[in-house]
Amino acid sequence: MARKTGSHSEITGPLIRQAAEELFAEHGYAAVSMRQIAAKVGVQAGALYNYTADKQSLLFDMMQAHMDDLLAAWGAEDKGQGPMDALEAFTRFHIRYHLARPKAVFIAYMELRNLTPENFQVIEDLRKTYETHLEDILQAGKDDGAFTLADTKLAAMAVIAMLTGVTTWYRDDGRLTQDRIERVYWNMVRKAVGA
Amino acid sequence: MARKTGSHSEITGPLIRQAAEELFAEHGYAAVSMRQIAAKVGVQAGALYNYTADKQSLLFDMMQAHMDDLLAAWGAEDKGQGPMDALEAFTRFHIRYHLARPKAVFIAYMELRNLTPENFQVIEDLRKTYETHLEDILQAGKDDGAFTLADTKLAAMAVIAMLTGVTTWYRDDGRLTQDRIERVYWNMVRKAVGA
DNA sequence: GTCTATACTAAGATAGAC
DNA sequence: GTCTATCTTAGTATAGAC
Repeated sequence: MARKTGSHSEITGPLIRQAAEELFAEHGYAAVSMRQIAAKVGVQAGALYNYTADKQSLLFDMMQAHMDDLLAAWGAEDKGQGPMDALEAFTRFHIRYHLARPKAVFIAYMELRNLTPENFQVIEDLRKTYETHLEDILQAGKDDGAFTLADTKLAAMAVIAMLTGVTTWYRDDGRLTQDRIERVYWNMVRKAVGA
Repeated sequence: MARKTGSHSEITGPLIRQAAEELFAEHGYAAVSMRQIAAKVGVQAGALYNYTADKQSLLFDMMQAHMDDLLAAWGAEDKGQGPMDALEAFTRFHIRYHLARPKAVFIAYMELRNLTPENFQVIEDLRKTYETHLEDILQAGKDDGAFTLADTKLAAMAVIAMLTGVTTWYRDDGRLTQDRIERVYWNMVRKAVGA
């Protein structure tokens, strides 16, 4: 892994972000040192500061990129016709998207408190935007009689928590395929919202 | 908060545990120093070591105590008659118990990776035991036809994630009472398991 | 752009006085 | 049982050579 002195600007930057993501996901932001990140990339600690202002920026930038990607991906998703289709699309999308990038997801949930207040607010707004997309689907379904819901906001929180929970136990070599998991969860979500 | 030199063995110990719990919950285990804990209690850092072997023990002891309490409380709970009653009891118990101790719950979920491997295994076993209690209820209900479940283990994971999610948004001064939340969630759980 | 070297700060933990 | 003082290690970040 040792690198010779030289010019690597196009490659070192992404390597640093990747190393930081892996280490933050495994040990937590506060427990990871800049020296550890540098060692994983194969440079000295000082070299990191050619690519990031400080450790905080490393965390914030990756969380912001993750949330931007998530919102863009959901925006590009085919949502079918009506609230029922949209809820199924959301359920499957959320599981699929989250299982595909477990480290970024884990960091986004675990490291909120290690953001500076200003950075936290940016991420929190993005997270809230995503939640609102689900809430809007549920509200539309309640309005047109497709869903039976006592409380739309509570239902949105419940569904997101249920779906995100998959990331805590899913293993690539586990007994269930992703499609099977999507279908079982969609069945539970569908029934939970009274559809 | 400054304390005079003297004998405080009955009171300082609990104060340390409480201060550590509050600081770990707010900033995370790795981000909290022994000096911070000592300052919150009103003693010098060195004095902490009369009550705990090291920082790791502080974390492990509080997590183990939390899991022991959780299992004991569920054991003492009235579970009614049959799987349907038991599932409602579990749903309400889980929400009620978790909302009553948000800091301990938060730490139990967030700081698993900061335990040593041996300590992690102890906590993981306790957590698994708790999950199995729910799984047993769901399996009993599936066996006697009360519930319709494609996959009992998945359903148990889904229900626990959904219920625990309440702790991420609940506020004591929020728009909903705890009883209202319990009822709304019980309705969603009941429908999700096809009861 | 990366290196070595280092300034500066703070961490966990311990020793010995009171 | 707690204090002050300190050992030892390690952290973030920067300066200047190559």
